[in-house]
Amino acid sequence: MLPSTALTPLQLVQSSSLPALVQAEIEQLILGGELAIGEHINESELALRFGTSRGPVREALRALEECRLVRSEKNRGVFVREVSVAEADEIYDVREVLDELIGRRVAERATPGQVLELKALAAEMDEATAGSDVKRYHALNLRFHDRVVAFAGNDRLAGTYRLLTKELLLFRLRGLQDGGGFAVSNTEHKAVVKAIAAGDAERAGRLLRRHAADSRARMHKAAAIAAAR
Amino acid sequence: MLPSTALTPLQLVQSSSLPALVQAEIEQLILGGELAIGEHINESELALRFGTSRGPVREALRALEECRLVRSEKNRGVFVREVSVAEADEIYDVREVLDELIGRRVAERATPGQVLELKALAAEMDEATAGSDVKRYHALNLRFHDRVVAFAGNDRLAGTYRLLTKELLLFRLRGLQDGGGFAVSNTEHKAVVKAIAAGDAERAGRLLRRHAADSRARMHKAAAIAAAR
DNA sequence: CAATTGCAGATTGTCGACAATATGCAATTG
DNA sequence: CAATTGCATATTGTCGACAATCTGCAATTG
Repeated sequence: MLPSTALTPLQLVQSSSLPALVQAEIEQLILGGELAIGEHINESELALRFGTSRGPVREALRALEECRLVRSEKNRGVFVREVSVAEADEIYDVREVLDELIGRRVAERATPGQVLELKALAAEMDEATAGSDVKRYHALNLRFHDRVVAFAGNDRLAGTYRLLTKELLLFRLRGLQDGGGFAVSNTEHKAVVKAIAAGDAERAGRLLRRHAADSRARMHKAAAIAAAR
Repeated sequence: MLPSTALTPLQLVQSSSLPALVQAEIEQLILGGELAIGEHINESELALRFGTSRGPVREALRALEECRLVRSEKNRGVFVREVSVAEADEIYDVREVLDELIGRRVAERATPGQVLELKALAAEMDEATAGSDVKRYHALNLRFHDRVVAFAGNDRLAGTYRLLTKELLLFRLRGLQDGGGFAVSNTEHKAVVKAIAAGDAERAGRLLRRHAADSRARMHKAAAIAAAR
């Protein structure tokens, strides 16, 4: 693991506020699928679960609402958001241009060590593909893109990208994504890493953008199948 | 005014939660400059001002933290964020590619009526320029870009763009922006509108992106002057 | 006299309680 | 018997209070 996640207990207590911790916890509950899409979120229940009062839970939910992971109806409570195909499509529109920028920047700035890390992740994804381990592949895929955007060296770009990615993850939880074909996806990853290693910004940007476009196409395909059913 | 902002009292009460109203109110306080950059925000004071308890205020502040308009320090409270030149630079990096996408989309989708509205805004900005009314120019400029992104017909794109714009607005409040030269800016606006009216997506995208780049350049110039002082 | 320590006031973090509202079920009525 | 009405319950929205923490100042000490 990376040292960035290793915090001493002291640092943890000093930095993290209770609402922030609760927020992260609820986010995991949603992204991990424990809280189902569209499901009503019971404040008291969560408060009880986390051993806090409802105050911190409400603050966390307000933050998550701003992240667009939940929606709130007055006097009815908050619900896990359901992202429609149309919305996912809009997000992909934005994500494509961000991915191009990310590809360019990371090709310009990535260190040899960072390139190595990306190569290792791509290799792991090959393993997961060989073993048909879809769950592991998805986790690695997320990590791959997260590392890439981190290496692009622009925090706001990374923040913007991650926000959209989380929303897409929410969409994916509806099950309309990837009717297989993730061997193709990793071929694309490796091509991207190659362009990055070569420092070819133009090419890395183009490839990463196309990768996003392909991902969008796969999403549409799966959605069409689901709609026909 | 537009009908979109006209809500019946019934709708207002049903839709808007107290924390959401307080959030909008605080946002205006910040963006309007009433709460100074870097200033500590007193929860009790705001609660008193709005006639609520501290709960809704805290929820609003948590949402504003997610918007990056405020930052929060544990046990010390929340402060109006101060955006550095480096951060503004990062934001511009993202904004440029978004502006290109916006230009393309709006050129593809804008109705004649929408084009007319943009032309009218550009004309008003010419008036403000002639009258050296900087404040009015800035307000119109904001509205112009807000309308453009609205006409692009992609809500997530609009949301992403507005988030970044607000953060830049926060930076601008530090006074390091525009050492004049906003006559140039409006010439660019008019060229953009022309491309949109012609339905030239390629050109509109390129021009809007360059407009953002020029804005960034003006920011750097002002920042350099301020740094030398 | 500089530096540290201790204290008073102010502010945040969290909680439990109460009022307002929504929800589901049973009773009623045509 | 279907539809509506009214009620009991659960949940949200908001509040005031209290404990924990920070801040600035004064007193103390070497």
